[in-house]
Amino acid sequence: MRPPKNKVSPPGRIKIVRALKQLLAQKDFNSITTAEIAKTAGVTEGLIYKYFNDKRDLLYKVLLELFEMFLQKMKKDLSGIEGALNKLRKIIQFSLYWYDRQRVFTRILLIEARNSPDFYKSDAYQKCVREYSKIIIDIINEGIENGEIQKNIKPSVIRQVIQGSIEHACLPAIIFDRKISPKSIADDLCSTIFMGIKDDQFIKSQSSDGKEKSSSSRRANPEERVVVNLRRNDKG
Amino acid sequence: MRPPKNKVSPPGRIKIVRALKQLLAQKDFNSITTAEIAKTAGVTEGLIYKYFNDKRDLLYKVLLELFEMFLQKMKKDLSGIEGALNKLRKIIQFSLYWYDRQRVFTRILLIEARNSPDFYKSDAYQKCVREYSKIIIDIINEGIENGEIQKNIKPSVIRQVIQGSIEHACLPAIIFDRKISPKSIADDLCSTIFMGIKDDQFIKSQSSDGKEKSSSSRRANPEERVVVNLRRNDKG
DNA sequence: ATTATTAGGTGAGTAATACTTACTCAATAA
DNA sequence: TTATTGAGTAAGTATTACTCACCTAATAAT
Repeated sequence: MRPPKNKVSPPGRIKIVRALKQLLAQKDFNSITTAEIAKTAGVTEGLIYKYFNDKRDLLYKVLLELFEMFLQKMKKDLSGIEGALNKLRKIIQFSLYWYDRQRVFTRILLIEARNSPDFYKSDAYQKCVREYSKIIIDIINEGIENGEIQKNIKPSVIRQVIQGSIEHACLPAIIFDRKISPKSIADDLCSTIFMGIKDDQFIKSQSSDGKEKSSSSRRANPEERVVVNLRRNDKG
Repeated sequence: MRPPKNKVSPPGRIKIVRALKQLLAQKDFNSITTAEIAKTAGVTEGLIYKYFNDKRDLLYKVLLELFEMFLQKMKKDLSGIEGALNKLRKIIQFSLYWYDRQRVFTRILLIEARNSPDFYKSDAYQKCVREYSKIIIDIINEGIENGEIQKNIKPSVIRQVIQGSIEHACLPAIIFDRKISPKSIADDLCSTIFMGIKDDQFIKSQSSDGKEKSSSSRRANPEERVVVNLRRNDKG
């Protein structure tokens, strides 16, 4: 028998991955043919199917590599930042920056992968997306524990709002190859998500219809609550 | 010559649209073949290309019909609601409810359409998505004018956060055919988006690093600001 | 030394499928 | 009566993701 050799992944495989990466910089995944990938890689079409289950599996392997770079860089950027909100801001900033710069990565993620059930079985999702989410959740929990972030909101919901906003903000720019302004978008998103959209100065003139249930549970400190309610008439 | 007849769209066309709708209830768009659509409709494959530019064009026509129903129902639901925040809450609730109930509509929108450049040229986008966005923006502007919503946040950003959160919250459920709980998700999203995640009780112990610029611009009323700053040490 | 095994790679096929093209048929306006 | 046109058909065709049988060389076991 033969031992698994020196375990460096075979040159053909590497060439295939590199070829798809290169082609993705030029054109859309669906308009890249397996024949084209093989030709660019300098191998035969059949070899693709020795190393990958199908064309999309190959795509997710490319995404995995790119996502690992993303996470590595993000963690580096995050180290040394103090405070949960500052960390979240940094994550939002960095994600937008990276989405703007690494178009291949972002296109795969936003356009090809996230809509496809099998992506969620891939390593790119199981390892990277989950880690990304976990990092955010951990920061939120840290923020809740140290009092920076409200206790009465589920961390998963906050994470959803953050990720959803980032992706929604980037999608058109990614599709139409437009520039993204990471800093200004990050500031906009942060001020919205951190502070909320409601103007606390607002004095309601109409009688309440009971829809605004969540607002009453917000202020925990009775002392401030009195002060604030006097000013805000916040349906206490 | 012949006048454009009684302008009722031809039976073949209607049958094709209905066939695709029906098939989409059973399976994913990409695994539906044009042959299958034709067979289900009881016409020949060629006829599809008499009425539609291609398979996706047909898909967007189906989406258009479904989106028109969505908007019609939403506007009805919205009438009689007072206050911008209440209206936004209603839109979030209704969208989640509809996304949950109308899976075909939602799958087309979230999985097929929004990632594809040509969708943005379609009537479904140009008429319906734009109207949906405009309704939200108008409500936000109304809220800003009457003081319910903060002046210093761009309406388009708020809209982005709302739409992004909704879509991000639904995507996995849509892909894996899981139930959505419109009411509870709506409440969660609203309290997050309306009030923000920051706990105003928080008293900073570390020295500021200048990242929290947006927070300083929030409170317009100098009187409250003094009071609040005393409590929050909010880097004013 | 010989043989068996296997990883790495080839190349010719194949079924599926989106889309095309040339055509028919009937209704009707001129 | 005829030309025109809308509605629909039938038979392709090119493309393309994927398969399968095969080759080759290195090496482990005998």
